[in-house]
Amino acid sequence: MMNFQEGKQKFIESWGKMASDWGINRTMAQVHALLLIAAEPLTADEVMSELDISRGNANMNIRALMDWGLVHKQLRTGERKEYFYAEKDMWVVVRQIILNRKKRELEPMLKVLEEISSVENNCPESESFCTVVRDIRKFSNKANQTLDALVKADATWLSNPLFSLLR
Amino acid sequence: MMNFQEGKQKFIESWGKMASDWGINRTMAQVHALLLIAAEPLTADEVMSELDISRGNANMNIRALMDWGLVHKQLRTGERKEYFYAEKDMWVVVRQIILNRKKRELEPMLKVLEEISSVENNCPESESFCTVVRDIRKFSNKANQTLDALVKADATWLSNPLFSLLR
DNA sequence: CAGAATTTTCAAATACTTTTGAAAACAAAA
DNA sequence: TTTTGTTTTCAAAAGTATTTGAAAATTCTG
Repeated sequence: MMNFQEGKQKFIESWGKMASDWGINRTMAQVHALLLIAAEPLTADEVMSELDISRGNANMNIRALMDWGLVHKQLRTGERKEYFYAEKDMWVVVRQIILNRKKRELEPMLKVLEEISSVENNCPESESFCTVVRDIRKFSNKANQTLDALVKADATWLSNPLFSLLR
Repeated sequence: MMNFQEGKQKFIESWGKMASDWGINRTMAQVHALLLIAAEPLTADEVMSELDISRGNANMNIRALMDWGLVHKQLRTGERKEYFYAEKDMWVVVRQIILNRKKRELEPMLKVLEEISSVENNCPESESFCTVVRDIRKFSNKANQTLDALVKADATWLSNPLFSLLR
């Protein structure tokens, strides 16, 4: 049986690794991991010392996580320090991530695809171009719709019989 | 109506942008975009001059795309040069990408989650840890299964009535 | 086999991203 | 208002990733 500290380190490290594979700042993901598994909200100083990072870095990444809607601030009466805690409902976490990435990445791409789907088609090169663009557009629109559906769906999605049917 | 060269530039640029948001080398995605829309297979020299990149860079990224199974080599009898073309069936492209990322990223994460789900649980801290790890594990396993299903499904998936039901 | 065409490699250069830490800004308390 | 604790900012430093280009390896041809 693994001990708690070891498990915690592994989790933080591996969450960070996965995130950086997906184009997300590694430290941001490590802060997220730390707050996810914390029993209580943590202060910036606790994040700094647990992850051994600077104040500026901690502040910046906590802020980014709040922008993503994955972490929230808790103010305690009679205390000056700010406490931070992560949203722990995995369904909400995934939904937030999908929403953010969809908006920042998929939607701009869709816009470009729409623009360029009006390319004049009058030679073999443009023929090939137009076919591919049309296909990608069809696919991306479908993906977009499916993501919208996922986001609207509620947490019971995980056990949605429709999904087992897909198997 | 947009002209072809302009559309082509926009497409390559925006495909590269999107890829780099997702942790994929921008140039690799641009080479992919270029080959996707090409009417005919291209040589390394053509890729170099179209994208204005060095020989080493072109070679390296073409190779990576072949490793991903997104680009193939064509040898022409009587010619020394190698020609490269991209898989254009979007369903196959997406399938390849899912397969690769699943194997390189999701699966290692699942392995870590399994390891750390044996953490001894005997204090409030470990309680919180175990709960989150259990939830993430449940979720990732479901995602893994769903991706397996997607990969096994055939191209008609796009118009699968099950997916419209999700809306 | 030698020579020519082509691809591959990789150390060094460049470009890009993240982190630091000290100073500035801010906010509560005295 | 002044002091003190806390958060924010941001220029410079450190760290990563990508790109170059010339040399080495490979492969075809005569």
